Amino acid sequence: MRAEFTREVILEVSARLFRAHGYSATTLRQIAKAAKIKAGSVYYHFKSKDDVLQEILTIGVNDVRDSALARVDALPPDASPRRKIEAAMKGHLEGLLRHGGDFSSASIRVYGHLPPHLKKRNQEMRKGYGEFWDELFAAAEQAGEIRPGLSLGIVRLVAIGAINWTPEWFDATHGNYEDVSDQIVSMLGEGIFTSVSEDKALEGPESSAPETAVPESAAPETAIRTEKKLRARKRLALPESEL
Amino acid sequence: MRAEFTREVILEVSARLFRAHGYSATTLRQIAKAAKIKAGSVYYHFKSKDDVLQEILTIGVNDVRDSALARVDALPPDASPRRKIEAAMKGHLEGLLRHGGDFSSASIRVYGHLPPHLKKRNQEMRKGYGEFWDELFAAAEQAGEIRPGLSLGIVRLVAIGAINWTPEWFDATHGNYEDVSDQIVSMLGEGIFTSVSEDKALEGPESSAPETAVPESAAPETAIRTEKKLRARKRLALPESEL
DNA sequence: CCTACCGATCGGTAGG
DNA sequence: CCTACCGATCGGTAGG
Repeated sequence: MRAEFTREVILEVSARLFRAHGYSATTLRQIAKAAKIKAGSVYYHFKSKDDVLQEILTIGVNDVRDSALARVDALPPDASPRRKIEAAMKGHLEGLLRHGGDFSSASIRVYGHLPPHLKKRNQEMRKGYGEFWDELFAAAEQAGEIRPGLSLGIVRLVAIGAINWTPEWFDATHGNYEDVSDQIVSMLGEGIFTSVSEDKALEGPESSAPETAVPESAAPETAIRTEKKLRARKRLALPESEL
Repeated sequence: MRAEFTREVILEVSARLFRAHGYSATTLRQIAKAAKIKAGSVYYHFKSKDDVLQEILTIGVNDVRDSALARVDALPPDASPRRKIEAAMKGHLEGLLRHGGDFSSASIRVYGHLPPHLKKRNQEMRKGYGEFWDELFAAAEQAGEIRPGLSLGIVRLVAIGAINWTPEWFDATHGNYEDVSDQIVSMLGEGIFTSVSEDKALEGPESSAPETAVPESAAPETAIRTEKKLRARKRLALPESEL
């Protein structure tokens, strides 16, 4: 997993630094030091600091999107819109919280503060990914699965917003991100949908859904899973003073 | 509403700039220019840029907290934990989204990227406010109102997280923030609680709950409210390319 | 509250 | 990929 080429190292440490401190608070000297090169050498690999950012934004959005798409594609094609949306949420969460989620997290934490000219290149990708969500929610509404009184646009923004905020508080002390992820999806799903969740299936690999397309997440943990969940409840301590 | 004294003007424009561009991306020259003074003059009112930030963080947390507390206090004392939590969510949202929410929004958007020594002074306040939420959720659990399988800590973080993300996408094009606010609270409430919401009361000023303690939000719009909600559904267009 | 200024640090470049 | 350096801009200050 560790990057082999200096260019990749620069991207990785930059993503980690951008995620932690923001874009403009991160200096090229900090990046260079973390990558164990000299400041000027960054420009051998990138034209500018802005270019490093652009590449991180791109990778970040691709990561969450691929992760969400993989989860949806792993479902049987006749799966309900609700199941697809829950799968997409799990995938999006996975992209953000799994080990190596620095690119996605950096992208999501940093994007909102960027000036328009730095957002621009990334906007199309985000828009495309947003349309993927729009279609899922439109299908859910047509199937009558969205709770009456809820605006489709709001529901989408609140659900994804709750997920996008997770990098703000989730860390290793919460244990396996899958335990947290299941609860988040369950909670959001119950708030959004009318239909009774005919598929607690989603919550475990013992499901009928083929999880082969999502190898990293559908781990060898099959039987111990339920027990782990019960323990999780106690283990999941609150982070200090997090709003 | 417009600030009268220069010191207040500095705080207001700083909050707006910090919210929009982040702390370190905002320069003293930008602040001075927006406040219509010269850069050096900021130091007549504040010891440092850091001090401006500290005051904004303080005001920001106080705003959401006061707003949440006011909503809860306006309930009858025997109100269910669920109603109290929903009231607190409405209040927190109000603090963020209402006109003048720049302090709260700046505080919440910027905090996560700050170095520890800049977070420190604000940490106690946030911790205190977090405990207020902890108590509400603990009461809900003891009353058996939390859906089984959900960890209290996760629920709190996800609910408040969804709310804290709203400054990222909400703007004037969404119309009255109260319409949005009602939907968010409803959606989160349904996801969190077991009990049937015996109180759609929360959703309208025609409720039995005394709203006198929250003057700014319980506006003159009493009868037109329901109709507005119906229209809202169409009016609430998606912001461009917002994840 | 302004003018005039300072040392430090920033992103970035030339030449090797 | 490094050394050595540059102009611009940063947060901040002295003196009025």
